[in-house]
Amino acid sequence: MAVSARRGTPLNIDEISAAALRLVDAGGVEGLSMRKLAAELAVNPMSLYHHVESKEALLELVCATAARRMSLPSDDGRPWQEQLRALALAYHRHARQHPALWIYVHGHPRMVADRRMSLWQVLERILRLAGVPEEELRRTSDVLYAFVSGIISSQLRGHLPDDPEETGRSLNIAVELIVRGLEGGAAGAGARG
Amino acid sequence: MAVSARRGTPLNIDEISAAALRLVDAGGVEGLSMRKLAAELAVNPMSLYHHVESKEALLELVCATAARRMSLPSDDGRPWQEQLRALALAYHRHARQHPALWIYVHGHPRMVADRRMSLWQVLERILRLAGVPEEELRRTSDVLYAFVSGIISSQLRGHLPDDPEETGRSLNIAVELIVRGLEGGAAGAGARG
DNA sequence: ACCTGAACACCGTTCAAGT
DNA sequence: ACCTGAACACCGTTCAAGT
Repeated sequence: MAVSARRGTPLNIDEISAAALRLVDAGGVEGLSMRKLAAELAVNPMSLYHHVESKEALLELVCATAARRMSLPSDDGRPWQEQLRALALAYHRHARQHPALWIYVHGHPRMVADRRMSLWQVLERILRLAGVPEEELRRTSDVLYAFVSGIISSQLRGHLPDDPEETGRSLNIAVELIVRGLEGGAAGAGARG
Repeated sequence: MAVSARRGTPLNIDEISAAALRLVDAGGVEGLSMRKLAAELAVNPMSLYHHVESKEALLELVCATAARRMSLPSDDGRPWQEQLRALALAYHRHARQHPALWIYVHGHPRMVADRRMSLWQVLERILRLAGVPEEELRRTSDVLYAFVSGIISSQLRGHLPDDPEETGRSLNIAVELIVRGLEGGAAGAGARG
């Protein structure tokens, strides 16, 4: 038998990734070690390396897993302003579910903030709805993401207060500024400077 | 003699902090270890613990050192909009000088982003100039900081492009939105939502 | 194919001992 | 007062060996 003495079933990557996410959520990224994870899975530490190339690769996997679980609002026909607010709130909810991982991602360049993530697709759809021209889509969504993630990051760090009421207020201020900027043609502002 | 066999002079905390900052700038926070730092200073690793309580305390010290070196624009009588842009650019320059440390700070709650830092004092002065009422000063500066740090963070991660021209554009978009928001009474927007 | 144990090169930190 | 060496409890990862 090739199966572990301590377990009935062989390891698989989903199980590994789910357990790792649990550890990160509970104890932060520095609370995740290959050895603790192996213990959690009742397996020899070295067995993990048969499914994952390194700890860094594992963390990429964990990020992808968490991203896939994020629930995003679909096009419900409401005006783009409201849809933009709904998206910001959904993203904020996701960040609060996995604060340690979220912060980790934002400190590590190549983590799965890639363009194919559904988050970006939803965002671009809403911006098209808002009338942002195709050639400005990229920069506008980047700036907008930077704004919202800045707010979220401040809140996760406890820099901005974290009670739901104040949170809503801050996100609203942010979205309101962005909305106003878009309505007034924010893209043009950059060219001025 | 109480002095190291390998060095003529005793260790002091400024020397430690400066060397640690050098290491972090060169190799990221994970490139700093007590042992490497000791080697850099030609000293036994354990000697460091006579000047610094732990690695975490050392990093706080390093952050404070870097913050003290940041050069901030003083009140030159220009309109608040221009002063705000100048402050954002100065902060961005600082972040680019110490990217690894900057990202580290923004992933660690209690790092010296405290209210007494001169950055915050300059920011509040400019916002007063902009006519932000005293009771809104705190939240407005928090949101504003969140915006600018979001932009900077995106750029450091290579998510937004990093050439000076594009950088200036993005920061300008951000500041422009904020300026417009302030002029239009952004604080009120929060209450609406 | 999948798992394992021993081993290597690193960590941060404690402690008792040196001058 | 300041420095040191040995030791402890952890890391991630390699490698040769087991079924």
